[in-house]
Amino acid sequence: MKIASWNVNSLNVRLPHLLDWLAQAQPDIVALQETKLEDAKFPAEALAQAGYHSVFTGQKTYNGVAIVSRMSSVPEPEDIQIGIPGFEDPQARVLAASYGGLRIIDLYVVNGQAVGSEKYDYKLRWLAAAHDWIAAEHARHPELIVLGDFNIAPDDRDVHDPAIWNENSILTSTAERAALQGLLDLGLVDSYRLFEQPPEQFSWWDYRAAGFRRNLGLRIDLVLASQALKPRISAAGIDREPRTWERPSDHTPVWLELAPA
DNA sequence: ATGGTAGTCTAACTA
Repeated sequence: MKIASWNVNSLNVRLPHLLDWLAQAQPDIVALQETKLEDAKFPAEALAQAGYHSVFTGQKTYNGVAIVSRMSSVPEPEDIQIGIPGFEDPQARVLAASYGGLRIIDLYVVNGQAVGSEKYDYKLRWLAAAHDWIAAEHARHPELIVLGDFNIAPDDRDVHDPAIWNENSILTSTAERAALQGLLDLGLVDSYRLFEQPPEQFSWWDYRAAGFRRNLGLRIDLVLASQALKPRISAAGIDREPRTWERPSDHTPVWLELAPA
């Protein structure tokens, strides 16, 4: 069972890429971020024709998350949760659903803009709320996957230049990394690091300054899995190919492979 | 060179 995450940066623009990638990679479940679509405009029919069921929560212009699941191999989603319970948030960043016994939590973590900014403060408050909710979700659902655009690079191996992306930089600051560690301390593992990986592999490259061509990237898209699932994870990686396509998202898909129970 | 590009929407924001 292949489970993936992809920040598509406008599903309206990227639907052809998503459909191509679904056909090529044959994932069972894909968590999407930055759909930038109101629910009424979500392309559920096109995805259904491709064999994928959709759950989604979006808004105009910004944010928006969705989970698509292959109808031929995955049960219908149940127990759908939109947003973090008890955390007032006008931004559509969180979606959870259960597929059989498997709980999936799709996160589009706040970017934070700059350390010390108002948006940074919102990012840290958002992460604290997410932490407490995910703790409760984990207790209810031992088979848990938390994936998405975390907007945090876990450590120096996950940035092209640790001198630039340091303890005072957005996406790598001490408080952000501590918040990510807090999520891992709930009993989640960064699936990518369970396996030997080539160096300098990233999931996001800035559109500016030819970031992709020069591989000036960060690994900020993560697939975290609970301890109960860990023995079943047979592979994990980053599929950088969609980032080479014409008019790409600035992110590329990340994935893990889960063996049957 | 304190920039650059992309998406949404046509000004200015978010990333």
